[in-house]
Amino acid sequence: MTDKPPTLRDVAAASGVAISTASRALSRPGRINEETAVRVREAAAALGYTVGASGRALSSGKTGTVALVVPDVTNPFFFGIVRGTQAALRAAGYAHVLVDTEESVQAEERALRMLRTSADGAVLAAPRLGDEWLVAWSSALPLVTLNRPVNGAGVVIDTPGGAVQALEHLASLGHRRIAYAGGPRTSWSDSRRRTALRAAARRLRVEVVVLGHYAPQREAGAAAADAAWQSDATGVLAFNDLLAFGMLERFTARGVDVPGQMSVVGCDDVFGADLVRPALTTVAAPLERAGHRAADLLLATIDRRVPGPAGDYEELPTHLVVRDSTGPAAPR
Amino acid sequence: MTDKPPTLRDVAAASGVAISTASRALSRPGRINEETAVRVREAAAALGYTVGASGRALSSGKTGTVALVVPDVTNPFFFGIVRGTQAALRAAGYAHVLVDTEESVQAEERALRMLRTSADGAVLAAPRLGDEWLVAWSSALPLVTLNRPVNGAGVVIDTPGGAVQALEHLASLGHRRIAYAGGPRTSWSDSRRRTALRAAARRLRVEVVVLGHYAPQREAGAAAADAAWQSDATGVLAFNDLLAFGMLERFTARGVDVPGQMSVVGCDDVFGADLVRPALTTVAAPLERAGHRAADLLLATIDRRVPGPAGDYEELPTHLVVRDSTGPAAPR
DNA sequence: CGTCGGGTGGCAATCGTTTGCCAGATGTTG
DNA sequence: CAACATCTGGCAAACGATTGCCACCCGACG
Repeated sequence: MTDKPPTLRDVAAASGVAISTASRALSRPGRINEETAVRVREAAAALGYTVGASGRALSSGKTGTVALVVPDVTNPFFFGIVRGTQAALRAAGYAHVLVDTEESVQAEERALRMLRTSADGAVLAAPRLGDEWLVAWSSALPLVTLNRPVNGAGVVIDTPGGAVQALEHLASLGHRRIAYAGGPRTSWSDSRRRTALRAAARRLRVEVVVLGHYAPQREAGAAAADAAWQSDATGVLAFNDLLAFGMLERFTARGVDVPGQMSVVGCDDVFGADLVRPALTTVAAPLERAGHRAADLLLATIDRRVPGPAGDYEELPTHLVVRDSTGPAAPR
Repeated sequence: MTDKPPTLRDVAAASGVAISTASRALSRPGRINEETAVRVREAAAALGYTVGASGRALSSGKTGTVALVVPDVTNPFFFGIVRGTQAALRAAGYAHVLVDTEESVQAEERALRMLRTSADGAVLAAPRLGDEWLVAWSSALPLVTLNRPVNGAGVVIDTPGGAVQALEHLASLGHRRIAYAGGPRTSWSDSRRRTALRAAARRLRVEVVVLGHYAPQREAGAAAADAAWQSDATGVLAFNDLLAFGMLERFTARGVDVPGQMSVVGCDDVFGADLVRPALTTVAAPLERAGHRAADLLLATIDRRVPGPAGDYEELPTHLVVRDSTGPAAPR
C-alpha cells in the first residue's frame, strides 16, 4: 500500500490478460467472457485497484466530477443545497467539487473556465454572472442554475408563492399594512416576489409597503427593522431568514415586542429559524430537494449528451411554517 | 466557445512554437525567452486556454485537488471547517472536493480508495476509521486529520482547555456541582475533556458529574437535560452546541429557568449559538482557522513530498464566550 | 580560429485508460 | 462441408500535458 497505486496494467498482468481486456472486464459487463471477467475482477480486488480518474478522463472525456458553485459557503441557505447535490452525486458515483466564488463575478468566471476542462458539468447556485454569459458558457459546459432560470431552464424555488401564503397568513390575522423588506437588486427571486406580493395585496385588500434593497444578511436587519417600524406596518416579510434574524435582534433591542407589536416572517427556514426567540414564522424552502433535483437534472443532460443549453425548468413548492413570530395585528 | 476546449497544441500552433515550448512558457517562468513566452501567453489568452487537469495529472502526478472528508455535511460544526479549507485551497490554486461519508466507515474507506488516484491529499475531519487504518492509508495518500491526532500528527482544537475555562467560569459563579453531558464514545476529544475536567474539578474544589454518552445532536438534548436536572447539578457543560440547543429546549419545556435554575454551557460556538434564547454561553472553537491550518499543513506535506505519515501536530486554542445561559448558582 | 558554455527550443517518451478494429475460435445453418 | 454469424480477446491509437535529453545558435575566451 506504500507504493504507487496499482494500474490496469498490473491487474492485467496478474490475471494474464491484455490491458484492454481488463478494462472491459471492469467496465463493460457482458463484453468479456464471464469466467475471464471474474478472474480480472478478483485480481483487481486483490490488488486494491481503483480506476484512475485522470486516465479515464483523458481517454473518455468524462471526468466523473460535477461542481457546485456557490457565492458564499457560509450562508446557511447553501448548506441544504450542498447536502442535496452531495447526495445526488454520490448516488450517481460522481465526485463533488465545491467552489466558493465569494460573491465575485470574476471568481465565478475563473471557476467556470477551469471546470470546463475538469468537470462534466456544474450546478450554479445563485450565479452572479450575467444571463448572456451564462448562456454562452452553457454551450461549453453543461450547466444547471438554481433560483435563476437561464433560457427558461433551471431549478427554481417558488418563494413568491410562499411569500403570498405569508401575506394571507398575516392578512387573516388582521394585518392591513404589511412591509416587505426586499433583497439585493440583482436577485431575480426578489423581483418576482415583489410582483407576486403586489398582486396578492390587491386581491387581499391589504397594503404592502416595499422597502429598499437589503443585503441578505443579519447585519442588514437593523436598518430593515427600523424602516419597517417607521413605515407604520404591523407585520413584515423579510427577504431572508438571515435578514429576519437581524430584524428580530433589532426589535428586541428597541423594545418592540414581537409578535405583540410587530409580526415578522422570514424566508427559507434555514438552520436556526426555530432556535431564535420568538421562533421564526417562515417560508420553508425545500433546499435539500432543490440541490438534489438540480444535480439530477444536470446528470440527465450530461447523459443525454445534448450540446446546447437544453434542460428543464422545475419549480419547487414552498410552504409557510407558522411559529411564534407572527400574531394578531396590533392597533397602531 | 461552443466547440472543444483549446489544447496546448492549439496554443502552440497559434504562436508558432512546439508544444513543449508552449508548456514551459506557461508553467516554467524563465525557462523560455521572455519574448517567446509573451507570444505564447497572448495566444493562450486569446484562445481562452486553461490547462486541462487530467492531462497534467497524468503526466506530472499532481492532480491539483484536495479532498475534505466529513462525516456529516449538515452539522454546522463543519461549516466553518469547510470555509477554512476552502479558503486555504483556493489561495493555493487547488480544487476542493467535498466528501460526505454520512458517518459510515465503509464510505470513508471507499472515499480514500478513490481519492488515492484522484487527489493529492485529504483533510479528514473527525474520521471514523480506526487508527491503524489511518496510519496505513496515510502512506498511500497525504492525510491530515482534524480533531483526532494520528501518529501524533494533526490539527486539534483545544476543547478540553475551553471546558476547563467554562468550569472556572461556573465555579466563580458559585456553582459547586456541575454536570458534563458527554459526547459519543468514539470521540477522542470527549475523553480528553473528561480527564481535563476531573483534574480541574479537584483543583477548583468543585464536583463534576459525568453523564452518559450522548449523540452530538439536538435530539439527544432532552435526555441530557433530564439527566442533568436529575443529578442535582446547578450547571451543565454540553459536549456540543447542538446538544446544548436541545437541552435548552428541554429545560424550557419543563419550566426550568436558564440560567436562573440551571446554567448551560455549549461547545464550538456554531452558527445559532447567539440566536437561541437565552443566548448560549459557549466554548468558541476556531473552526475556520482549524480548517485553514489543516489544509495548509496538508499542502506543506504534499510539497515536501515526504513519503511517510509525517506531519505536524498543532493545537488551536479556544476561549469561552459568555452570553446569557450562565449565571449565579441557584440554591437547590 | 577553435572550443567552450549558456541560452533556447524541439523531439519523443511517458502517464493510465478507453475503444475501434481486427483475428482467431467456436458454433450454427443450409 | 461450406459459408457465415457470434464470441472473445489483443493491438494500437488516441486523449493532453510534462519533461529528460539533445541540437542548435550565439557570443566569449584563450
